Amino acid sequence: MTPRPDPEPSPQDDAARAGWLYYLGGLTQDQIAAELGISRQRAQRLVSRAMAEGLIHVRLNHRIGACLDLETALTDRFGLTRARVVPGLGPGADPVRAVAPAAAAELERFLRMTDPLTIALGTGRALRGMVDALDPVEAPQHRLVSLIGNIAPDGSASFFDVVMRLADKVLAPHYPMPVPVISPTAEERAAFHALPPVRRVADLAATADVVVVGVGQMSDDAPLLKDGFVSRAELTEMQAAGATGEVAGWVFDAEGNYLDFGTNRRTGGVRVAPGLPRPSLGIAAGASKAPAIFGALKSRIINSLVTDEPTARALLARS
Amino acid sequence: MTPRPDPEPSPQDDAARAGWLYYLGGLTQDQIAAELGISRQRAQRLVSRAMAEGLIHVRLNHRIGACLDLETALTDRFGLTRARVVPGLGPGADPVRAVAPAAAAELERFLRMTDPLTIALGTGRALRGMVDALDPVEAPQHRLVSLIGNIAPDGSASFFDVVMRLADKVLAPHYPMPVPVISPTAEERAAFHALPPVRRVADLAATADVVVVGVGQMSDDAPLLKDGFVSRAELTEMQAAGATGEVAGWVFDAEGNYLDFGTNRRTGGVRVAPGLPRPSLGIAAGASKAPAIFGALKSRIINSLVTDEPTARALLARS
DNA sequence: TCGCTAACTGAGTAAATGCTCACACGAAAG
DNA sequence: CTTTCGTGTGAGCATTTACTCAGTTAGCGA
Repeated sequence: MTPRPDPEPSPQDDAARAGWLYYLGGLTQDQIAAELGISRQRAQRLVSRAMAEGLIHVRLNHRIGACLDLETALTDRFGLTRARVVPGLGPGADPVRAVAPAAAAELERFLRMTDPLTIALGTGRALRGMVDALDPVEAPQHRLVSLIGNIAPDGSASFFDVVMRLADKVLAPHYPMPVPVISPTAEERAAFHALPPVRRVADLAATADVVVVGVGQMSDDAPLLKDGFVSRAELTEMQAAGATGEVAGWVFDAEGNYLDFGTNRRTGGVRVAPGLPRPSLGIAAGASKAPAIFGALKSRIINSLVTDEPTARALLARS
Repeated sequence: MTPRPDPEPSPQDDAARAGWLYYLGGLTQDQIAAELGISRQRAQRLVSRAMAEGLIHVRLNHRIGACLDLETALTDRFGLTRARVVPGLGPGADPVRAVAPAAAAELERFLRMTDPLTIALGTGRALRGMVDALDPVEAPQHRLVSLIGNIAPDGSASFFDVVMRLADKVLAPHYPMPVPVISPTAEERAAFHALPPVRRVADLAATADVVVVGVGQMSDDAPLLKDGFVSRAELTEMQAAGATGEVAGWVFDAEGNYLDFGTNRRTGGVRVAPGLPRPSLGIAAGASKAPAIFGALKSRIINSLVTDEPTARALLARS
């Protein structure tokens, strides 16, 4: 705690300060430049950097009527515990950007609870976005457990740090699932799950108080394919068997029933049990995901949903 | 819950949607105009309105090193429970704009607690800004009680709706203090406090679990003078007697000791007792307030502080 | 010591924004 | 029925912002 005489601010400090003056103080970049004794261009760079690095958080504080209506309609149609619909960002934009802040707010509700919870999490871009959008909250009373294996076929772990990043942010203990996402054989999967440490994490995940997952589609742009967990051949085969969507790597059909087929015999993590009363929150938006989300809602793999306006409309149109 | 066929969005809905697209979606106003089928100027108006009406909340998510250092220094120097320092907004800017979001975040910490709390509040511009910056949180378990009377000499109540506005936002029961801010005579004050309903509110305020107050200076630009609670003559008289600052209308000297003099004999509300262990949070920033804040900290009328960078430096320079 | 790369800087410019103005519409008052 | 006032609308323009590009410097390896 040395009070440095010359604080020698880090570049991020500068960016934060510039962003503060710009977004909170409403100064122009010229004024900021004068204030900090730098050139206008430098000020502009700092401001844009503050935004790019997520130092500045923006939230909408108003429930748009149309979205409220959609939430009610979704809740009625699918018997949801909770639905959250945010406005779309227009065609072409990444829907994750839209739902991430709302998803973060939903997660915060659980994190703020004082009673300890076990929170089980999947992976995927949507959850990653959610964690990035989350304000740091200290919630060491909760336990964060991964639903999905953390051993990728190519060894890249970057995709699985959702639980870890979240744990970093909220200072909670976390339990990764030390198994391959999808094992080459059903036997190898069984061997992993016979190990006591794996059992313990799996039990924790299966009995979690709260589940938060993304929903993947099984069309030709399936995340499982893009991320290299299933081959093109496996995907085609499962599509033929009715594969429509996937939660935490477990594939289900248009009605939301898990297939007993293909990679589902070798998927390493814990299957999200359908129909349980505990909150099971799906974070998912995008036109191509609609059939998958529909299935997951129908069989109650998830009973709460954060999505965007166009996706909500597509889901309701499907009824 | 009628799902209207034509949602007929309210003007605020439109503003919220435009603001969402602009700040969260990163679209240009031209794109928003195209998306919503309106003119560019209209889009610009909606965006600026969304910001003006506080539909869009912006927060800085980075603790600037220099501010952290100042927080530590303040905590050490004054033995604070908690200190929060935000960067200044540059000379000439209203420091309330700077501290309001941070103050709101501090208040939120208490509001989020599940156990019921009694929260006592003062008034003033800083608290008003804090409430405006607060995200709506449902916290009906808490009780909000005013420390200060709500009867102004000129009858204008606009200044005293801090507790009411807050109660609106968080849906908590609130207890205004039905006495004059400052009575003309000590006898009238005593008469009010003899009334049982007043007693009850005063007891509640005196035993609150959390105190949140602004700090007023007693220099020539004293808020008490500007708002018409004390006359110029009274102010001069009290200045001569050492008056330096004021919390909830109760005047104290440079050491933070309450004066037994002047308006202090006729002030209607409840005095914040110094030195108690419960959190007593002061929200105050501005060069002219430094001596007042210093006094309040020194005698521990407040034991937590939200302020801005220049004020923090001024306080430390005074040691 | 000498390139070489990569990051950073500042100038200029195109784009986007916000501000002011004049006008149109509708409601309330005369 | 007319007038007047307030509110909202679109156009033009000054300001502000973001992007591109060329030049510079610092760090690094040969």
